[in-house]
Amino acid sequence: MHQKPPPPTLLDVAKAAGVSTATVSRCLNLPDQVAEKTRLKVQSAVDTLGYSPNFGAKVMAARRTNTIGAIIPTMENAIFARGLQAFQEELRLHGFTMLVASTSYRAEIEEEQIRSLVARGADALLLIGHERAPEIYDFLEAQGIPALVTWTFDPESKRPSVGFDNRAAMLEMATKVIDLGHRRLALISAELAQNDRVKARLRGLQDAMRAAEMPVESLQIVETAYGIEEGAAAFDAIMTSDKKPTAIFCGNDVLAAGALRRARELGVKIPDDVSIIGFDDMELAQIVYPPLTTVHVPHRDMGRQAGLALARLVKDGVGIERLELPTHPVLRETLGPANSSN
Amino acid sequence: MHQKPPPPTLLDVAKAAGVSTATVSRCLNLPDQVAEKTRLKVQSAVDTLGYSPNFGAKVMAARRTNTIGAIIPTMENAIFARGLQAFQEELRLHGFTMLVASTSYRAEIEEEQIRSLVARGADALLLIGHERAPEIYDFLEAQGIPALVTWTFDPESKRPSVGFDNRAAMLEMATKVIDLGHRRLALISAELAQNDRVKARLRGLQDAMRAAEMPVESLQIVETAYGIEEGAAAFDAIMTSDKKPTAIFCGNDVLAAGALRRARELGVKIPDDVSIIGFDDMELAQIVYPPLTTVHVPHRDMGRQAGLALARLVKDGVGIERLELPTHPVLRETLGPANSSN
DNA sequence: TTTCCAAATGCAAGCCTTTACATTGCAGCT
DNA sequence: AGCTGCAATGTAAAGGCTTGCATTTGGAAA
Repeated sequence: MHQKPPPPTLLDVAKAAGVSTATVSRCLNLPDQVAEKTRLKVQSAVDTLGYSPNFGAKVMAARRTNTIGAIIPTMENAIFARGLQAFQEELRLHGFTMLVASTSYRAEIEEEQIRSLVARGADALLLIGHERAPEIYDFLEAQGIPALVTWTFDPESKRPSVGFDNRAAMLEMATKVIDLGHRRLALISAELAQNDRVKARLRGLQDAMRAAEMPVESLQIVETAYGIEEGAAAFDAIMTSDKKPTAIFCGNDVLAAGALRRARELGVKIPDDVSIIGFDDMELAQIVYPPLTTVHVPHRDMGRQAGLALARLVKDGVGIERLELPTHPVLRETLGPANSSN
Repeated sequence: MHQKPPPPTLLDVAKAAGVSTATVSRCLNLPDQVAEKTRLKVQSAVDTLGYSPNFGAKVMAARRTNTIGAIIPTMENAIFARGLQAFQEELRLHGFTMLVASTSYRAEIEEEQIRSLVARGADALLLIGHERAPEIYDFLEAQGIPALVTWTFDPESKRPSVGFDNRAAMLEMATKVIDLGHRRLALISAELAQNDRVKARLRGLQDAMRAAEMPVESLQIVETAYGIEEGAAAFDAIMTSDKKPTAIFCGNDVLAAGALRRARELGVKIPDDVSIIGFDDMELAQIVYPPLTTVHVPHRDMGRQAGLALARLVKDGVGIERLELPTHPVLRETLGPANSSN
């Protein structure tokens, strides 16, 4: 068993084809700058040698990686997965590869991951939400790495962003709920710290209450980590409190699914005894029983648009226009009129 | 507005610290080969300059990227996401980054993605399932890229693999079901083509039938694409056939969730009228109603073990031992005794 | 003090492409 | 035939890091 031969280089191809390395390089990257005849010659040399360009050398010489990083809180659930899948598919169309990292919803890990992706040569970054230490934005600025904020669209921010207005979305849904007569409201919220999306949803809910001249303090808030179990536990906490709500908003569909499960276990009738409202409209929302009333978010579209924007930015230097995507309430069966008898 | 200064290089750091570039490099990569005092000096130079190594140069010089590619059918659902998250967390512990690509369950896209990840310098690859064109394995061999097969463990294969025995897992579950008196069985299967896991599950089911001296041909099979809707449609097809089964196996929990939903819509009682059995034990299984009887698969553990194996292989050249992980049936409420009256 | 050795550090080659710039060749003019 | 201009191709530098090998250093042993 003897030494395996090193993989062929550009130079090997050039020799085999009887041209210079520059020509080979152009054949591969800018094919229409080279004569048909030459290209064929080179192509066949590439094929017979089984040449594949060396990534490192290419990156170093070209000063870019054609890689775009995405940093999301978690891969474990469909909320981000669906949008990310679309993001990747779009990037692929433009010749980019996606590099993903996840933070487990922790700011310090996010910072580390951002640095790591930059160190790995990401040409640009996709981030979830606006809220993070200003030094991080400074760092990206200094490194010249553009970043696109998604999953949120804050009308007041100037940062490039493709997302939706969490506050307005929740306001719209909450208004519908209040119109059904609900006056005692609760919110099972994901953790508010470091999460502008969650905060915006809370604010939207409060906006709706104010508009209906309800006391904002009357909103019962349970803040909890993300997860089915957590949603169930929060539901427990709310239903054992002395002032039971007639409608429970949930920060996302997963928490709502947990609440729904616990309701069933406790024999609480949904929506007769209490209404439950989710957020995201994941596939999950139509699997639970009763089917979940929730806010539809165009995840796939958001991912695609984000991919397109970033690809254009990196390739053509086209600035990113801020883009707001629409959401809408989806009324299914967990929302009913307020039951004032309980 | 003037030209932005180019980012500092190793040389800049070396000058600032009054040492050679070799020393700086070692400080960063092999810290215990350099004297404490020197390291501190270098460290502070790195900090004040805000130095960050150039990825391309590093890759080129070191001849590896510390990147491991993972190619999965889809990111959109938790089946792969959970294992992948664990895989990534483990890799991160060892200083590797994960590069993901998805294939939408299509062999030709898988091949393309494999080539693409290799071109991007992946040091190793994680693949799902054994079944793929031999040329792909040849290609990886030729490029010297090790590949680890997961999500399956075929006792007869010699390839490095960390997974579970789909056939044995299904056999075990099916035996339990048959023991409950079920004799008319159906299977809602994901597409069999190019998917050894799905085939193995079918075989396991057939094994159990043979062991119970049931005619294997009596198994009603509906093959369908992956998805909730597809599961629902398959359930329809089965329940409108003339010989209704008493138990329906599903190739995975997502199909089972779809079947369950349709059952509810049709007023079919689960498990009184018919039992439904899933596979995977995703979170979903406990959200649906009734909670789903399914085969538990240690996704997280599998991801972690795969990450560990690959990290060790690339870093220390330690060969991968084949590793079989245990699965077990989880009996929840969608499985009951056979109802022979229908 | 001298000698020796291991640890620490330095030197410089090499990694493989891209690309600015220079050169060549050729067709179409005059 | 002699130019001109452009397309095609070639030349060679640059890009920033790692690492094998050579050299220095400093302390322990003699």
